Amino acid sequence: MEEATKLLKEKGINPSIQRIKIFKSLLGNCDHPTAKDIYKRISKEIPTLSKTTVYNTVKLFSDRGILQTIRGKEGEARYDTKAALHPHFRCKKCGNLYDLDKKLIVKDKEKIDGHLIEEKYVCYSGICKNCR
Amino acid sequence: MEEATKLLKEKGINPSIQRIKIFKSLLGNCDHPTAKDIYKRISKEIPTLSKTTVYNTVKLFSDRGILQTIRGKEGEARYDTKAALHPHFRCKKCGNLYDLDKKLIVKDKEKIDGHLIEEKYVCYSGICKNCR
DNA sequence: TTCTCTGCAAACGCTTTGCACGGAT
DNA sequence: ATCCGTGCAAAGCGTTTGCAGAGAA
Repeated sequence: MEEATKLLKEKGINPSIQRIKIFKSLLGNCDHPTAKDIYKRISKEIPTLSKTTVYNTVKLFSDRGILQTIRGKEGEARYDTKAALHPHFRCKKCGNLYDLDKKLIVKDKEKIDGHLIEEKYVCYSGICKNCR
Repeated sequence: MEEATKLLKEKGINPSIQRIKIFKSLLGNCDHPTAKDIYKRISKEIPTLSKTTVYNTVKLFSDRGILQTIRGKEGEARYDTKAALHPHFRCKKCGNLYDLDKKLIVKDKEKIDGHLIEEKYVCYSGICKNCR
């Protein structure tokens, strides 16, 4: 059995062809696709694919802890199989989102991977004191 | 002249009543309001206020470097007069966004300000190597 | 006059919802 | 028969755009 298929089954997800392809699309690409990106890629192979299925599937994956949703510059959802583990770098010009090494320690105004860093934004999440 | 009015003028912004109130609303509240939040607050005082004006104004403020746009969990725009300077803490339960002290160094799973931190997300931005 | 500001209405883009069809069990 | 996965169509929601009226310079 294929690796992707096996992983889905392990998570209790019925491995339909759509789900396998969407999962592979997330695994195989180091970018952070939007629903539209995923739809465009896979509808070449499955012409009847609908965006609803893409949204259904990423929602399912998210519920099962397979992927994380991160927000792009314009607020569109982007999906990443390992978003919580590493920092990102977003280009203010082209809007691309790059992965950075988790262990990297970055100082202000420093260049890293050839990118010129101008700002750093940190957001922690968890349960606040009022909700505990 | 009022402080808020003076600050707007310094930035070359004509201090209309709407702009002053929106600016004050951002300064005076330590939360990070959405356009809707701002609209709801100020339309109590200015019943004819339109959401368009709120959007126009935050866009203007953003262009002049007065505020930063940060993205909420659901992707809605939230506005902060000093977002780039400090990290945030977002509660996974209630969705509230809290300011954290910039100088704080936070380790994983640590409690801070009484909040229980579960995840840390870092995003750098600037100009990528392909755009330079 | 011209320029700026405002705000209604409509459009737009991303995402969700309702529902019905088809296939598997 | 039920349950599940899919996908069309429509709705929902935040945001932007087009445009016109009012007011300031």
